[in-house]
Amino acid sequence: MDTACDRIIDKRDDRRVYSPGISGEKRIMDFFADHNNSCKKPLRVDVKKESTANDGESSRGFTELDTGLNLLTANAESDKSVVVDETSPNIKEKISTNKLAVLQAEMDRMSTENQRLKSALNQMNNNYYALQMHVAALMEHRQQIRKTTTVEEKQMIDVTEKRVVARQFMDLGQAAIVERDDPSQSLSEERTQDCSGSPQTNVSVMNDLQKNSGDEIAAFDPTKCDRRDEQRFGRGKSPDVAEQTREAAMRRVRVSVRARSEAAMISDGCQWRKYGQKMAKGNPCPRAYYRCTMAVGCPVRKQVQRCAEDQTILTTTYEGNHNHPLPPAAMTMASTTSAAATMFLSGSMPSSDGLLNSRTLLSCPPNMATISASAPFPTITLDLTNSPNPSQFHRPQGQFHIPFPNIPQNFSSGPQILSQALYNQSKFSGVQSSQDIMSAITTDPNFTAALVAAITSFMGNVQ
DNA sequence: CGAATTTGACCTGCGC
DNA sequence: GCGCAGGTCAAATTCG
Repeated sequence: MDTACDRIIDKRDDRRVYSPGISGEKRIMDFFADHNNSCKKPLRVDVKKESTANDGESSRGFTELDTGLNLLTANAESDKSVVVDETSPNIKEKISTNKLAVLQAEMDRMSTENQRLKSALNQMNNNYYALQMHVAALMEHRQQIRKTTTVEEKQMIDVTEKRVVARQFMDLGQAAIVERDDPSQSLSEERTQDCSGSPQTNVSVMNDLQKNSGDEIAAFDPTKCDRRDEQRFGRGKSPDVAEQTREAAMRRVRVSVRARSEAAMISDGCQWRKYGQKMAKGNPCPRAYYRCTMAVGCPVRKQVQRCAEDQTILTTTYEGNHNHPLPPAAMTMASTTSAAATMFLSGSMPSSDGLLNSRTLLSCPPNMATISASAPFPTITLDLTNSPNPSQFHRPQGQFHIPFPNIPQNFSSGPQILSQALYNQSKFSGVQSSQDIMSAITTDPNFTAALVAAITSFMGNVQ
């Protein structure tokens, strides 16, 4: 591990400039460490004991810096190690220049350190938000379970929960592990629910299980689901089991980002490979299919399609979670989509009436996120187009909108602005009226602070 | 020549 | 059962 001292490198001629560290300890100023270079005049930083007639001064240990570059420090009063001959302007200038160089080096060092700390802080923030979202989702889930009034219902949800987990493991071909954990439950029962119908979230699976508890179970064809999952995640691959488990929980939720862009794709920091293109019904623009290629077996896919009504609007739909570390540039979009998906899952826990809470939420003004629970795949749409006339675009009923501040046109990157907003929004997923939501959001200091930080970050990214 | 893209074929789910 | 639409695969093609 390098020390703060080692990091301070004057790139010009690779001359190391050592300066006092944060702790205040004294360092050596060695401007020309490369003494072998005969072309350079060795810069000596000799500390000479001043032997003047003034013994009093000498006894105080005053010294003179001989750098060999005619560099002089500027402030003799603050630098007690230098004897300033008031009558010699040359020496005074030397000292002044030398001091300037020291300060310059110190500034450079501080600047570098500042950048490094900023970078570390950003990384920590991202990690913090991601963790917050996971914790919030888990807490919400637990609270929903605790709200259950009867023991029977609790038991039913416990069983349901196990089945959901079991289903995830089954999806991963880990049936044996689950059977060992909960051998009393038939895993095929859960799989039948999902395989027989349209794609659905685990939440809706839970709802169905609750509604259909005790129902007759249709014949289960394991080859169907296995085949489909195999097709979805690639054949012959064996990605990390834990990552796949997490993916199984989130994969059915999609996050769609609408943004104005002339480019074929909005830049989200990830590397994508196109694997297909289709003409979708009702849109003259083809839909392109991409998969993440930053890591082998990464399950994240996205669809890119231009809006039929306004072809300057690009709709990018993300599905799945990355199973690999992301570069800072990609963290923004990844955390946004993750936040949105988490928001949906945490906000869509089974309510007392058995419906998804998101279905009961009402409409709000434009420049917003939209949740559509009625789509084949639950989709959260983040509308960043700031359309002057949003009514011209189709907006399905029964959606919940999150208002965002004005976002510049031609948005191409920087959805971090949404990440924290979505997280905060997830806290209010149980609120039943849009007015309540609006009030809750606007009075939440954390939300405001996060929004300000996000806007600042975002504005810095806009070219 | 390897990587990326294109494109037709294939699979699956759903509605009729 | 059939047709349609969405999604994916993989061979062919293009690109750097």
